[in-house]
Amino acid sequence: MAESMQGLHRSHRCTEVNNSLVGQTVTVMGWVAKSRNKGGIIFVDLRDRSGILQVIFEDSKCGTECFEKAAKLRSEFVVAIEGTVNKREGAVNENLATGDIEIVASSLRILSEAETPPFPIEENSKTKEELRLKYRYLDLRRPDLQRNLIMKSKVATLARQFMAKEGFLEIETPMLTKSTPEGARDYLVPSRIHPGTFYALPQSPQLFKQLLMCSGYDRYFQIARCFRDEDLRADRQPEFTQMDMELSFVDVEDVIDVNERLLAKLFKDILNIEITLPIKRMTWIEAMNRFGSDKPDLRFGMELKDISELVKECGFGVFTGALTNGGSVRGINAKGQGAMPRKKIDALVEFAKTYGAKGLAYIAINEDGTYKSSFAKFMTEDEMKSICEALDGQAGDLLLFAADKNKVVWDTLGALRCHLAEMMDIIDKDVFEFVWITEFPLLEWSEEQGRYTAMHHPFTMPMEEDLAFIDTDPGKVRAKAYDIVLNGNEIGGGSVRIHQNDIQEKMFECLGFTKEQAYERFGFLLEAFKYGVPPHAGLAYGLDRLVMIMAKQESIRDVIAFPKVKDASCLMTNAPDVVDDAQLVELGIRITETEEI
RNA sequence: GGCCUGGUGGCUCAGCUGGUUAGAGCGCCGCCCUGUCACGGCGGAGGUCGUGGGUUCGAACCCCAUCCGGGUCGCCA
Repeated sequence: MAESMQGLHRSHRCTEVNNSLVGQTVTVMGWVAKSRNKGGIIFVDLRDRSGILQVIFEDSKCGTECFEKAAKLRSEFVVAIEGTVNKREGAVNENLATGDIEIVASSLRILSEAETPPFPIEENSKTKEELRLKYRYLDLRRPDLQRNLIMKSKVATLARQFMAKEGFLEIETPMLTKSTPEGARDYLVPSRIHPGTFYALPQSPQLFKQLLMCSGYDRYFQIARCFRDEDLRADRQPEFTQMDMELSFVDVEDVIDVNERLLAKLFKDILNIEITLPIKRMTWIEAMNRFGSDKPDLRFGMELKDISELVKECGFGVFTGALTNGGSVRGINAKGQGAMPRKKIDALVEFAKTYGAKGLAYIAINEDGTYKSSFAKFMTEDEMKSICEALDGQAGDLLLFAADKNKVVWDTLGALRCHLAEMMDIIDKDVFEFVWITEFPLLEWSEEQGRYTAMHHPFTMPMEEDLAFIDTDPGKVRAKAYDIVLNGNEIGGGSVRIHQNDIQEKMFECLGFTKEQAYERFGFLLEAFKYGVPPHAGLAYGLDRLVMIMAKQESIRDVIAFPKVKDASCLMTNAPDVVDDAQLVELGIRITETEEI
């Protein structure tokens, strides 16, 4: 039977009760985490978002009626308890923040009874995520998830404070906006008033924040929900949160400066970690050449080495073939893995194939200096020796090589490098390695579309010194774009934007848009730029991803209160779901059966 | 869309090459216990082995299909 809390006022959260309150009367409320009934004395662990506090019930202290009620307590009952703070005699629990005290209850109210939950409410849950997501409101009671969400709240609060102090204004942008097919797939919302037309949910506030710069707001900041209708991953949800900013009258250095100080503050205040400023920087091409990735994990070495020069005249067709097709041959050295069994090497080859490589070549150097290799028979002794030297191959090492187009070689070895580092357990999980990646290519050739597409977005400023190639060799033009990378994750990215009409038109030309097409899609922005636009630049963080790393979680779902599963549905609410016919009629929408092709 | 992987009492798992009544720990329910905190003791309930079909004398196990999760490639300006 649920009781009222009328007349009671919670005086403390569980772990706010401490030594200095010994002897005082307090009122605590929360959930029963556990009760241990010893017959004549009942111990109850009371839980709230702050932690756990032990309460004891004794007949002589709280009266028979209260004691009998306490005997009925079960896990997850919601209770209000009045009592006296007592210093524990001898039996201190070192594992509890409140382990040296307890509440001697004088009264108990059961505010809500509870059925036995379908899975234990405990830290480090072993329960399948499927079940936890169905009962997400119970899962969210667990201390680890509570810590994650509390950390996210702290990040947001600190960021707001910091940005306000730096002169940023927090301004909202619309959730119902216009579809911009360039980029990710949009979530569409049908219009009732204009049947047959659709709003799109924003993929990011990109265009609106640029318009705010046109309007003179100077420094904008927003913690904005964004939507992308693409397949999910461990670090990707269809709706996610950006910490988004844009600044006027600035260049790359200004954006980097304010963001380095923001990151330093977040890590200092939340994790008590000092980030050494300035954060190191690496150009895109250096990152690709050394790490095979534009988001390199700098917590370990195992860098890529280009051996194209050494093998260009060798007898191994796989290598020379890649080179004649304009590709490269590169390798990495898995230190100390020379004794890896054939089966495991084969597994690495399979792994490589998922990145488009046709295979992997290897040299396993034995402890006695001899080696076994998949391609030695095509090489001279000198060639083998120089390859080993190029990769600093020592006795006991395993050298792995990919030969293909640069993109395939980078992707394969970049992924393999991280995969091996996990296998070899050489990553220090307590380290946070930041790096700025700069000078991205402006454009990327799309085989599928047969044209260049914007690597970042179509409003990204080319580097002045590369403007000369924009007609002759567009692929060579670098952009004033930058990503902030942490431990192999892209946690944010941005760019200086184009504010000159002629460059913007040139950019659209490169992307294969006619002036009409450009106006149809982005007309409001181009129009706005006619009326006086300041040079501007910005950056956006994936807040969920940032917090995921700060909280040392494996999945973005662990820092989002109500996440979607892999097929973008919600196991708790069952969204998306069918709607009433009446709703469809109002929207002028008819559902047709999808035909199998 | 492709590849990999999981689904057995409420939870986590075991279950051999197909063989008799499908097991364990935790949880749950009842009784006992005044210093427990992974409390303890005694007793008990609880499973159409994700679903549907097939092979077989016989299926948790083999085959086919399908549903529900997870990882990843493609995709994600």
